[in-house]
Amino acid sequence: MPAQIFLATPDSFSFRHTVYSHGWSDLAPFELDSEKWRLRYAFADVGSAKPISAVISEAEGGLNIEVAVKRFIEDRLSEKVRHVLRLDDPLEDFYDLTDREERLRWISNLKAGRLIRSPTVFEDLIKTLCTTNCSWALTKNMVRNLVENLGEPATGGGRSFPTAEALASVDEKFYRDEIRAGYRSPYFVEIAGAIASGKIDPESWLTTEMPTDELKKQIKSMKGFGDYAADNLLKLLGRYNGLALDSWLRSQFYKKHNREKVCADKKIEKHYKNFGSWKGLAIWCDMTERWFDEKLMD
DNA sequence: GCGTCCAGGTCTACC
DNA sequence: GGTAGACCTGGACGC
Repeated sequence: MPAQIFLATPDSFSFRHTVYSHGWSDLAPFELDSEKWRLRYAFADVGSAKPISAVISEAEGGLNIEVAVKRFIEDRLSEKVRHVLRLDDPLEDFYDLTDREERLRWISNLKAGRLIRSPTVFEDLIKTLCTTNCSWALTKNMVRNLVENLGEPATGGGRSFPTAEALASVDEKFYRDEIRAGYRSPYFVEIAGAIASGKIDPESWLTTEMPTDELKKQIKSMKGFGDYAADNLLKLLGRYNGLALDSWLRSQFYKKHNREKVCADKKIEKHYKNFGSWKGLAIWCDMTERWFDEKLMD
């Protein structure tokens, strides 16, 4: 029989702005019903033998999490939802900075700035690799193929994101033929093997005291991770020093702040320098302002 | 229907 | 340290 878990949220939290903060809610195992504002995800490792599919929706003062069963899993599941929706992220310092510029006051007014992430750093790492040098449609295909081919069926429907062990159990040919990962295939094999064997422990990056520059260097030591991919992953770890410039972000900057003319990355960097260690979040919010207008119109 | 371009880049070789 | 060329895929576009 379906059960419901209530999760209180801070006043500064917006479910819709978090879900639409970037493209992750569009990638499996996330499934977003943007009409009813219900976000489905198949959670693994919540204390049950099989992954559990949960549906998250808005409620008065918090969130409702619908699951097939809640016995034994309630605490673990709530903890994972808190992580995914960044409920414990302190954004006061960021809002202090953005409120100083009138054109950016919408960010704190609308409670934007929480970037949705996956339950594990490992999943964010693999998904980030799937965003490199391809269209968003191809990213979605690759992630869906990973989930459908290597994920576990979940109670309540859907499949979970595969484990590192599952990703390490297949070869380069599988990545090319089934995942359609192309030249990235050997990178998947190498990274999955390193994580499954314990050589790399991405989850430790959430709590490490390591300086960001050093952590970035470690992330970039993985094949397939350059500046963009490393900065993107760092944002999901709560470190916003890097801009994570990709072709989309650059083109948006040229349109909004440079009269549609191409310019050097240094100029973009200079534009956001006043935001210091928050500049990666500042540029992302600035460039997605109209995105929210379009997607969140009721 | 076919060819070309290029997207939420990175790697390697070379200078 | 900076740059050119190669690298997979698949949707969009022009013809």
